[in-house]
Amino acid sequence: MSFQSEIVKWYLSNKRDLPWRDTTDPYVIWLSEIILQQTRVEQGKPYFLKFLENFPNVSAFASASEEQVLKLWQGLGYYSRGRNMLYTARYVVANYGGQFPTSYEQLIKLKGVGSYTAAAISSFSSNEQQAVVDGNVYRVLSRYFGIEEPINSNLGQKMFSELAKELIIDQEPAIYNQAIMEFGALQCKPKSPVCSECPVQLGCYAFKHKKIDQLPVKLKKVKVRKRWFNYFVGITGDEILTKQRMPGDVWQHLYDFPLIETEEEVSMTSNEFLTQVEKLFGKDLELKVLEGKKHILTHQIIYVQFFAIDNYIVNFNQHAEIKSVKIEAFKQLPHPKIIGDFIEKHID
DNA sequence: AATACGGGGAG
DNA sequence: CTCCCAGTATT
Repeated sequence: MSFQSEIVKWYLSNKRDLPWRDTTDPYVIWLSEIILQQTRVEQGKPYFLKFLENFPNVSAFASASEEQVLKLWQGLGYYSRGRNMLYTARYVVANYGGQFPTSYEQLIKLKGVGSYTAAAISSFSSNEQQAVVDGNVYRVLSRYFGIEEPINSNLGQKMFSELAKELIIDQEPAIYNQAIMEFGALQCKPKSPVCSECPVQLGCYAFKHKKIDQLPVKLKKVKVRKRWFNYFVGITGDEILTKQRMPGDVWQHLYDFPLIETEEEVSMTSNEFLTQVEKLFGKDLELKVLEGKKHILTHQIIYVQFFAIDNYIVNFNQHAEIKSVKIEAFKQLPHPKIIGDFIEKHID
């Protein structure tokens, strides 16, 4: 039996029951695929259900506000996915009359849809002959066929997508694509794959040459930037100070607090820091240290320090980015995880 | 070709 | 800690 047939056979008796598996609605599949980009199934599942409930079709999605979308997205990360989804939903309503496209050619033009997602949606929704190449596929193919070219080099990407394209010939695209990904996720896992019970063990290059733990090859080591975010929590009556984050940095368009970023941990005896703070909030300011947190992202470690402030005066003309809003309204806004956690814990 | 973009789980 | 997850956009 061929590699593909074995994979499909394995899939049919081992697949998980997932809420996006029993549909060919391209909108629903799009929803699931965007959410699952760089996101584990278990983490994405509740978000998928929540989004589908709030936006049962693309027209409903298109009429949402960005704040609404980002609020639902809160905690999932890579927020550009949410912003791009809204853009795309509106684009589909405006240009395709709310009929979500199913062809690779049209899908690949959509914002937030790359080669993987276009292949996934087109194959799952209309059985188009497009091979998905995601992290799972890279791993399975590199191990089984013994491809040592780095999966994130230019040549590597080309080799893997060529191979994937050949393998899907004569296969049922929707089933086979899902099968190889599920196989990678459950059987041919990154760490301690279940080779002892593997249906394609005999043909597997990596198993035969004891290179399971060396494949796939991946270049890159991300360098991590350290940052110090000093947040100021200012509450007067039923209003709180907030600020929307701008493009060019993490958490674009999400709302946090007035912030002074420093090159290192600040000390309360640092004149430079206190001068900055007074410049922002006035001379009569009362400053109190709240909790500190370490927030770890892929490319940066953010040391977050919260301060409570009282008797502050903000010049809203000089600092148009800062606003004072009702606390109840503030809670409805989308926040970075670290801010959302703080609100939940400290602001009633 | 490199880098930014979140957050979390597994080992 | 490190790795990596149903990747994409930008430089």
